[in-house]
Amino acid sequence: MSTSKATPAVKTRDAERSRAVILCAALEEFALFGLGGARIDRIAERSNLNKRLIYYYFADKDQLFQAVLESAYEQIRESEKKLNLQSLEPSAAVRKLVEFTWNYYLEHPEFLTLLNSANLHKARHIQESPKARDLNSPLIELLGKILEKGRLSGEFRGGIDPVQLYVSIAGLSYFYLSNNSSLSAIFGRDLMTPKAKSERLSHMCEVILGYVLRN
Amino acid sequence: MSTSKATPAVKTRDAERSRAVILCAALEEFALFGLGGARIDRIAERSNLNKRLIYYYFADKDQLFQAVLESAYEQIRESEKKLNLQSLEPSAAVRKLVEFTWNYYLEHPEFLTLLNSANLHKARHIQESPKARDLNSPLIELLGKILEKGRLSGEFRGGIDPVQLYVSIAGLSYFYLSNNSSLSAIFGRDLMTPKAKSERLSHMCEVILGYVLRN
DNA sequence: GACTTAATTAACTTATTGGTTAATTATTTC
DNA sequence: GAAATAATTAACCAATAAGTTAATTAAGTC
Repeated sequence: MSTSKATPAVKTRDAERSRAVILCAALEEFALFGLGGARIDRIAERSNLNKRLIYYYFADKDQLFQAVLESAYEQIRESEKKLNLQSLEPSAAVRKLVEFTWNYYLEHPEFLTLLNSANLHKARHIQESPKARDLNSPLIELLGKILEKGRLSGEFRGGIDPVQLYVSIAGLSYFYLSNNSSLSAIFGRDLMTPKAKSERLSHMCEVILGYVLRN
Repeated sequence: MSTSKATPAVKTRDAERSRAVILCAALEEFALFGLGGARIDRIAERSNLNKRLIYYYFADKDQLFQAVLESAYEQIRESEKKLNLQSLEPSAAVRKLVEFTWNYYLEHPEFLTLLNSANLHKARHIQESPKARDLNSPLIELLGKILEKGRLSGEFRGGIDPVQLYVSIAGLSYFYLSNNSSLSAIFGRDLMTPKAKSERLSHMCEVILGYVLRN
């Protein structure tokens, strides 16, 4: 009688679920306010769980942030795996990587702010996390193979460092999106309209392909 | 007798100097910890001035941050002015812009973290600052002229949006430097050695010039 | 050199914050 | 079904942080 069917009074307990809910809430909070601006109390509210549980599962704010970073890296690596670049022609593979990077950042803006926060702290949380550190992108190795294949077929120029290229591909999207608000304000031009976004993608493809292709 | 020559007991008062000292200390603090992580008390310590003066001259933390941003923008615009790109051949001008951007970010890492903080807050402080907003880079206009000149001489390809190009030039340096810690950790390779930095600059020049030149 | 104004200071306040204590309740085990 | 264990909670705490009050002192002004 005291407990209606609509609102079960007894909450089922599930450590894994709680941990995951906290991680998700923390991701939101850190992405929105950075590590320094994030509030543990707000993460508790966001997850509808008692604050104590955050410490129960993650020890402290820094370790929680570290766990969030690990999870974010895991996710992007997972998406990268699905790309299947090795099955494509070199130039198509490079183009696809540019498009993927752009779309991933566009769809996961929290990844950008999270990384900014991590870097503000000199990537201490990444260095201290063997998990994140060793989640070393296999993409670099793959990109190296693609560049080599393109070079052998005479399509690509030689002497391209895959790390440099990867950083450039990421940087072109990252800066545009991460700094979009300030760029839009300074240039007095909304850089997030569908048209602006489409023009950006075209531009980036031209820049990157213009560079790798032997012209 | 009570006041020795070595330590003057009476402090000379100077509003402008105090304001400037606070601004400088705040720049350091914000650059180091971000807006959320910065502490007003630490800014007071850093400037060796009473905390109250911060509120006396800048009203509150957000307005202080805004003033810091304005000053940072003023500085980079000032440096840009000295570039004198109009006197160079188009391709030399573009190369010089790439080099300038790289060196400026390298020598002013605080500018990068400051902008990251501003963007975490959706550039609210820039939008609310007519000063920063109207410090609209005249570089864009100049870059447009350079691109046009290069196109007319047949050296450059046509249809390049100066804003896109500027964002790309900035992004290539910005991402590499702003995210250097995480990139170095993930790739297991120090990206700040003299050799790495020099390779980065060469790479960026190749990418940008490879794009603008008609090949 | 009294008077006014502007710069500076010490001490304080109020709200918040990360983190903890210790009890409680659900779940599992035997 | 009782005992042990794991998940959850409410209440609490000490430290910190942004911002304020009100007094003090230096620097013009006449």
